[in-house]
Amino acid sequence: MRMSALFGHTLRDFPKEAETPAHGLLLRGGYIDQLMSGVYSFLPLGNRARLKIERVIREEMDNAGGQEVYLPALQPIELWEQSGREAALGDTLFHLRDRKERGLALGATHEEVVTRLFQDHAQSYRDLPAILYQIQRKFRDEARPRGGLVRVREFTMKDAYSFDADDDGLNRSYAAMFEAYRRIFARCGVPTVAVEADSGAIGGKGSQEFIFFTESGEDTIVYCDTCDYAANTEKAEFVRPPAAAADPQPTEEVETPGATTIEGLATFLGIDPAQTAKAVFMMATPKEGGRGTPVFAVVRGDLEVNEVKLMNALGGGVDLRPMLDSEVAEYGLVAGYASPIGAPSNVRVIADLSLEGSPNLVAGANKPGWHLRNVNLGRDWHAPTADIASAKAGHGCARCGGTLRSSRGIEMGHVFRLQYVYTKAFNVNVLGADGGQVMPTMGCYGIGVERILSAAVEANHDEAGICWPASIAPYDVHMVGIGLDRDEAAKADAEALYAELRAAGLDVIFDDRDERPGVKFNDADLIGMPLRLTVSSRNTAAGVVEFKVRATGEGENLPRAEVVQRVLEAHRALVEGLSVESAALRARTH
RNA sequence: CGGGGCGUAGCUCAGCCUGGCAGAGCGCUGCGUUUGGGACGCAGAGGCCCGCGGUUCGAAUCCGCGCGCCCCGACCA
Repeated sequence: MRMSALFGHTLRDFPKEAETPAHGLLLRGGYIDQLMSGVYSFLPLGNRARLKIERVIREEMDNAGGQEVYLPALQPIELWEQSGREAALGDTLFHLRDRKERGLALGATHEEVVTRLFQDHAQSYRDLPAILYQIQRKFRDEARPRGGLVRVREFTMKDAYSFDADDDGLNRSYAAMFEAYRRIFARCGVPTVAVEADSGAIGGKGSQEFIFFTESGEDTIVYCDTCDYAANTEKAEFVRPPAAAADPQPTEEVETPGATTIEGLATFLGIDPAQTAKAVFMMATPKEGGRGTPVFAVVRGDLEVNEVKLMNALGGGVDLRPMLDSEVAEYGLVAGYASPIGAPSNVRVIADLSLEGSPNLVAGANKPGWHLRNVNLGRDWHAPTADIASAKAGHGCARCGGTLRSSRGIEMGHVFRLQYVYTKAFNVNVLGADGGQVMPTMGCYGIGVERILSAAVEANHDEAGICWPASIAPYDVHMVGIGLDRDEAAKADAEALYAELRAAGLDVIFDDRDERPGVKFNDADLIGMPLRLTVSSRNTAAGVVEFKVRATGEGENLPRAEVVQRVLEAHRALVEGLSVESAALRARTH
């Protein structure tokens, strides 16, 4: 590609909507353009990077036994109603109507469609196992797009769906996808760590997320400093700090004027927050709509309620929201002084595991200005217990007793064991070897393509610009021509080299513009191709071409006759350096 | 959906408080000089000042109502 003809230009200033360094570099480099909130166009450079990422994904999916399909974005709403996800996704699903007023949805994901496809075309156990995958646009009406390309409303996703006859088969497919994912992220230069995750609205159980650690991440991950346990806080198990053992003491009222928060209460009474019980009121409303159920969640004062865990403890299928003041009054609760003792019978009380071994806590007395001392679960009040509190840095690891640490991160990919969620919803069966019916068990495996793009830039840039990982760079080589308009020999040299490099199979961008050297070098650094070659009068006269590696700054003058071979070798070395092993090393030292 | 910020040239922004010709830098076009890390001169092009309504002789500027974008939270496979 000649840069004089390339559509799109670099900007000198960072556009003000740039939310992260990576987002800013992509905007400045002429890679992407925002059309509206959460919707981006890709210019030629950005599109090439996207396609390179897709190529890596295709290669790894095909190697792992996947077969690519192409599925509709326009989908009948009935399909979503049948799986129950029309309600589960709610406003996140884009709804529309055709001219005959038929209800349609824009595909937010494709489990329903692919399950139907499988049903129509799989006939017997001989069609198992099957792994179908697609790399396509998906649409989600996100409540708040953010983070540049991180949370958007229209995006490219690779989704794979596996169908197996039994658990062993599913485990094999899952393991194959897991390994493919490690290879994909490594080859794309994005260090990720696999962590245990909540399955959310997609259903199923047993899922892992591939997380790219970054301060601007949306998720909080805890990981053990001793063993390899790592999990999203939506899911993370942990050992609660132990409470001091003590015999239950008689309950007594204590006046606590103005102490409406745990912090205020602990200060007022001169005790540790862990010696209190914290009450959080929520309303659990069915996804389908309708009247909600009041929920009274109790955790020890040193912990926080985790809404995802709470939702799962309630059996799922509900939306949780904080209770309105009017509802608090309606159910006879006293904000700041609420008590699980004598909670109204129409309020669902649920206690965190931390309450079980923590005697003599201070809890609300259910009247303004008063608390109760020495409240004990099981003696003074009763409620089912569950893990409904968030793990935090400093807590104990549930696996090995080590200490948990935490970091922010972005989900790059997610692998799920769906099992029978969709085959059951659509009553999918194939003929078994014994003549009976077999219901396939499913897995699904997603990767956000633009998230990889964004994370690859975040993980690979410096002050001057992007340093693309070689396997996903829009071009392999950036050729800079200096003063070619004033030197016929240098110009001929550059043109010849441009042709030779392309003939050798390299993707080359050739800066043939009539610009000053500084402009060209700065643009080359900004848009970030992995290798740079400079052809100029003085180099041509000396029979050399300047060679430089973008990421390291290392370089040398190569004899003209060796240039193509040396560049090929250097490029191969960069691509091979993007291995699973090197990625693991980088992730560990994040 | 709650709280906050912003909206003027392709980009970054000034002008608004205190109403009176639509501005700067960068970028862009042409000509000339220059040429190894974002040169210089000359001449130009480029605007629904987010929209609608109101106040006023007169509105980018004041008032009202919308819309859009961004941030924090709620939400989020």
